[in-house]
Amino acid sequence: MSSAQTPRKILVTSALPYANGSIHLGHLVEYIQTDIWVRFQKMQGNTVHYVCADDTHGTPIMLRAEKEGVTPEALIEAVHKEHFADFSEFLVDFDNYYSTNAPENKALSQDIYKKLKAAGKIATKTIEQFYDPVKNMFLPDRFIKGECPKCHAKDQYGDSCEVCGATYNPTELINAYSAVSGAAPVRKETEHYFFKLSECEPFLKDWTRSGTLQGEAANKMGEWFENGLNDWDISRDAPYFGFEIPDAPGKYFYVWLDAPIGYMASFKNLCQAKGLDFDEYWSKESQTELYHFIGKDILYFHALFWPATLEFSGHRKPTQIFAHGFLTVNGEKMSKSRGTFITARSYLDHIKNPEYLRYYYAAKLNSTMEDIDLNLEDFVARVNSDLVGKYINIASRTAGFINKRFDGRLKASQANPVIAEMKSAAARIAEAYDHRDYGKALREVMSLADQANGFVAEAAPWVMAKQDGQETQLQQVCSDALEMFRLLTLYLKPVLPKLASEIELFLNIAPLTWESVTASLAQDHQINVYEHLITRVDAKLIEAMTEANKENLLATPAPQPHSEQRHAAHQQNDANAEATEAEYISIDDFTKVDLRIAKIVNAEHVEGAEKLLKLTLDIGEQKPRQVFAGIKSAYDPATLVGRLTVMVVNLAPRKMKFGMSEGMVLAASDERGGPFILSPDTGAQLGMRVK
RNA sequence: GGUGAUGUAGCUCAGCUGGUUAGAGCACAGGAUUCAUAAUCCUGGGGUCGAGGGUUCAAGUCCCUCUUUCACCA
Repeated sequence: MSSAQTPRKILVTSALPYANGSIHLGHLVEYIQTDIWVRFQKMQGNTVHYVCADDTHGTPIMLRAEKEGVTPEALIEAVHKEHFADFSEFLVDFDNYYSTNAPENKALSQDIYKKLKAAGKIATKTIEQFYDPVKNMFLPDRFIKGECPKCHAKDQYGDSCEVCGATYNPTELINAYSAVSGAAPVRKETEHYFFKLSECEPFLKDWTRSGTLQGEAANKMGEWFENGLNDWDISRDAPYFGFEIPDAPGKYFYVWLDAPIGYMASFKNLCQAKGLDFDEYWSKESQTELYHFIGKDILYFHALFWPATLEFSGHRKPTQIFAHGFLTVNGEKMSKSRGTFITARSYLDHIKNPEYLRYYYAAKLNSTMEDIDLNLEDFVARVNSDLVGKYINIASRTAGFINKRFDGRLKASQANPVIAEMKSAAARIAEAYDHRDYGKALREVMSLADQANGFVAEAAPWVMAKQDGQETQLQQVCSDALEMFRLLTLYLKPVLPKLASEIELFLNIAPLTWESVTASLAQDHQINVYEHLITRVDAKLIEAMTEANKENLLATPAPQPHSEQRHAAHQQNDANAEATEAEYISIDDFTKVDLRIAKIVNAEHVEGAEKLLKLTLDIGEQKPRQVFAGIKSAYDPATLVGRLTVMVVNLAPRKMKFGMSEGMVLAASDERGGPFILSPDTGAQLGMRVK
């Protein structure tokens, strides 16, 4: 990073949060990651615009607004306020935080669509979809439920079965019903608009290999290419909350079409406010840089649809896509029952200081797509020892002498080896920030803080303070320590912007930029009185926070939304979770399941199978049954032979990769362990019915 | 099920293209110190680097098999 370079012009985005839920700690990983990078680049003297917006369209928003008895516009406005307040308090400093439901976005979406159409990339196709005859609307896959065509599990979503993992079309569901009205949906033909992604394959293969993606992401792309690219369905029928497709009455853009265009719209809105040149950043010939920070869950949209959309509508492509992993809390998915599904607001209410979280995330973040873990005990220990014990302590233990003995006046530093070391670390730290390896940057900074404390301990200013004639040395040691503190503050400023600005006031200096590394606190410079800048995190606050977030286990048996879900395609999951109710089955339903005592007469490994064992089960039939069971992780086949267990006899046979499976053995498992197969009490004989 | 990642001290993590007795922070033990909101400094214990096999003069680092955890499958 040479400051002699011409300043770069950079446009940065974070993914658009869906306007259907609150910001939580999982979302914040991305916004904090992006914000740190943006602040760092700005400190370098580069011109950076950081834009984002709420993603506001789609069926879930429409239905939720209806349920709450408000218009979609009123709903998204309220959510926008909430989101913006949350981000602001976490010091995420957008240059513009806009909405996809905006005139700029409508114009851009329609314009891009027209250009794609002119480029021959739009096709129409009549497809058959489920239609809710009560609500008079087509139903997205996630709003249709029914019986899985493969395993016959009840109440499965229209796209995949959570019991057997099968994927299918909603039209294949048995006894389908609408999750909106409960009515039986009817099949209805409708014309849909498609973006011919399949034709973009040569371009995309080229683009994904041109250094635009992380290595892991490029691997993932390769996998998708292998499967072949299908055309992308970009239309939805009315009623739909979104933008109407030009010359196609009653047809609307699918939310994922206009969502990324929202990046452009937000920037366009910023251009109008600031007098910037939109085309300089988005025209095909643009010399500026464009970076999208996203979660790995939406890589597909940003690395395939989005560059293809830009390419064939005559725009520039992203310089790079930066994908990050998910957040886990205490090593597990965020969980409402454990109280680790923590909203941004709840964190602020309990812990107050957003910079603790910024620091902790930064300490964990690197440039890969690996998940990061928020270990709450580690969070307390790390924040307290690094920030309070090491870093702030340097000022806290030396400023008093300067204020009391020297009227706040400093001595200029003279060839202090620790200061020299700190200054020489600037390039390494800058490189780590630039590469999004914040963990590395902070390890470096904290090691420097250790050296600063070592310097103070060795010089022992408190000894000098008690001896006559040592005043000059005392003033020099404390001044040097504060110079070290200034440098550390500079290095931490992208992560801790608020604390840094308070320290600028304390040190009585101009806002620090990266160039300030070469400067120094001058001879006789006067600092202000030190007041404590940061307090330790009380572990009790963490406990109170998780307690407050705990929900009754029984209240929501539905699977928890993942930490990072933010977009329509995923959020539909959420919208439905609430509707899930405990349902009883009748005794007749139960007796449909034919459970029998089975003897395991043989068990063996299946070559090539990761989880399966092949079992041969005798239930007194002429020919024993062959069953594949996913219990390899817990059982050695040899120990199973001869045991009695329980099997489902009348489960539809299923053809698996390794052969037919003619039934299913029952086994217990959850996050605490398993699977554990069942054993009948002594006396049970093979073939006996279990009821 | 397929694919991509992942598994290094009690906890959270570094270990670049293979090269001397595997590192850090926190936690723990002992000592020093008292300027600092019990913070700081020094010393120490602690790891068969998921398991097994292989390549190599040499492997945490490459290859194979198994296994853990996570994600994706439009």
